[in-house]
Amino acid sequence: MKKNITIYDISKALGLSASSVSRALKDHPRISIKTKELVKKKAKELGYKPNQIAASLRTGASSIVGVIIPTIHHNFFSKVISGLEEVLAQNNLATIITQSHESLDKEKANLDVLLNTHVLGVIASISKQTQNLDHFKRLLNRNIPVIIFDRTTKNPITNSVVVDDFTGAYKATEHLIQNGYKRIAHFTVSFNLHIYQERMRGYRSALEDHGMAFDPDLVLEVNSDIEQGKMAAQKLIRLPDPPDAIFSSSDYSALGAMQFLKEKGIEVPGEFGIVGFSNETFTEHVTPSITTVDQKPLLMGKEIGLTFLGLIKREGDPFNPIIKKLVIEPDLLVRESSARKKNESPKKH
Amino acid sequence: MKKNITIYDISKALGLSASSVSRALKDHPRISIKTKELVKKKAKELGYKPNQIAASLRTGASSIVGVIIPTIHHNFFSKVISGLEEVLAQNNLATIITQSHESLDKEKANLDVLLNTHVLGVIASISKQTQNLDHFKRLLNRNIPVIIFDRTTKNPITNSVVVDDFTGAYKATEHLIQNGYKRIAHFTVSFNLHIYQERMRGYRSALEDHGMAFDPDLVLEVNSDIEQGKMAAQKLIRLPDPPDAIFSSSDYSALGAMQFLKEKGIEVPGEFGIVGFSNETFTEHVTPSITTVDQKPLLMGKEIGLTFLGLIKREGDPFNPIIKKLVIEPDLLVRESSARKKNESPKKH
DNA sequence: TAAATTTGTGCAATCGATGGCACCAATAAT
DNA sequence: ATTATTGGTGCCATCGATTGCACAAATTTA
Repeated sequence: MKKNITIYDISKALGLSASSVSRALKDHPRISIKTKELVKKKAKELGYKPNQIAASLRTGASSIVGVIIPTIHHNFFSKVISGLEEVLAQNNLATIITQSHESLDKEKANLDVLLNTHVLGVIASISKQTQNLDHFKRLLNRNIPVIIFDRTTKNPITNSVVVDDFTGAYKATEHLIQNGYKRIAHFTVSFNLHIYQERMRGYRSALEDHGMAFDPDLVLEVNSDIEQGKMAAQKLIRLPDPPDAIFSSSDYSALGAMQFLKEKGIEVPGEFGIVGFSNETFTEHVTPSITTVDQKPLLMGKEIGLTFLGLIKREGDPFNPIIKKLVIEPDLLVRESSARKKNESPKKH
Repeated sequence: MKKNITIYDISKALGLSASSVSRALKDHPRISIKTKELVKKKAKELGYKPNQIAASLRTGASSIVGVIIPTIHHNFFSKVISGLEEVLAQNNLATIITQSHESLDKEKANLDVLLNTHVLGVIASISKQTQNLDHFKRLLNRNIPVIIFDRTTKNPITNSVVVDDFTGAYKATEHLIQNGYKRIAHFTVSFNLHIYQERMRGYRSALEDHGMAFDPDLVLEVNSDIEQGKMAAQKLIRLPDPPDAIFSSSDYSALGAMQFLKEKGIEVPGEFGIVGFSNETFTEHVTPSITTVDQKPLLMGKEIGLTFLGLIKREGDPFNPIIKKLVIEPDLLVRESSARKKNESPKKH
């Protein structure tokens, strides 16, 4: 059970005071260059590792960043975290991960844990239940930086990094129109969450800009899973005037719909076009491969990290009331499921 | 900038000493029940939150668990973490995630960071470069519990939680044999890592138990990606005596191989059988769906958490030299890609 | 040359919780 | 009734790094 080396060990070895050692290690201007060199050399020699805990206790700030996400095992979130952790680690910041499991209560509880851990700041994507950002105000009041990413609310009370969902959805819908599809349905994951509202807005806008009517009957709230996608597709084709394409806010329900249509003998693409959202790994590998919107999660994670670093740098700055919003442009990945429609057949299924 | 409530605030409000408050909150036996109740009531009233940092500094142990994995955005790892975080969070432990990106140096650096953060313990899955567990001994010497999961070395120096790779591979290979495939190749991700050695051993054992010769020419080291899988499949069918099936230690290279064979007009299954490993999300959704081995990562994460909790409980126990190994039995998920071989054709491709 | 700065370092308090030891009061044992 | 034990609290040092303040020495300025 070896003891850790502290600044006192260094100070004794050098006949200096602990305060001088502390200052020397932090390049304090009032310490002479010779002393600094001496101290640093000795520190290396003894294998000194600063005790972050002690520093945190004294200064009130740690070198740990807290993250709250709905769940880690989602392609999008795990990639965001991956990029984020990489950037933070390069700057000697540790990343604590917590999951809300789509529960507002858990989200609040996690916030408590992070506060108790005295995190430097918090980076979060809200749960489906979360309607506002009030619980984050406690942090902001204490000057703890908060970044909300991807899933946020309409009125941001703090910095945010988001995907341009509107444009992503617009591009996806327009692409289907340009490939000859005439009646395009939409699966939304939740009418509540802002990101899905934005996607729906993009969908609607694309329709209207191309002189196509927005039909509320063609918009279904469908959970992000395969079974729900199948059921929703069934509903759609039973309509008196069924659609010939779907733009889905979820790749999972898009896949479900595609599987259902194939079982029914409806050709995808050709008779029916499908576009998803999120670029889940499987979309590239299923048959036909699914056209989808790539949110660039790895890039997003890195941008979040950079934004965060920017926030904590300006510690001396007494007022930083500027709420910034970083918007990442998503890419439409054109694959097979949305290929050009075959010669328009007026037949109904 | 509100101040935090401390035990001193409680002690003042109650006319007690801070030590009594501290003891009361921790149910120290020497504090009277009345006092305990008083203190706890007041604590709740004032909204007291213990400062973990201060406690850590004093006691030397935090309530943070460190995790080191190669990369988060892998289905397997993200699910393990998800399960692990859930269990730890239920026990008021925070989880710090770090990625080694398959580099031994980064792995060691992460270990440093975790040590500086004074984590309660470390849970790790080693990088491809890592040959031994020596760098973890620093922790063990300090009595910091370490659990290695999934990727570990042959001789464990500490507790571990692993999948029974041998049996998983054995089942997979046997399944191909039973479905009529006569000459089964194997893709291994790395000859170095123990888990892959175990899978190869399972593969070999199944062959030999069924009277089939092990042919080193049919074993290829193939990275876990689609392109490499394609190239490896090409190599195989060019052999003078090509195989009619592959058991791959990676779903990605299994998929690549499958895609290549389909392009070449070789039927999968029927002419050629394929089984992968890991149950990546896409395996279920591609055509044909890929038979694979499910490592039950969510369960594994939870088991790791439980094992960890067990380790830290026995803090008073002066000697716990028992190195435990928890082995999880994987499931073979039989899907389409390995279906029964069509009437044996003696033709070579 | 004296006074004013600047430079370099040390002292001691502080962050908040913890726990060994001491102490007094109440109860039990002799 | 006297001593031993147990119960209930308080005092104070401690964990290690940080930082305001003090102060001496070195340098600059008047």
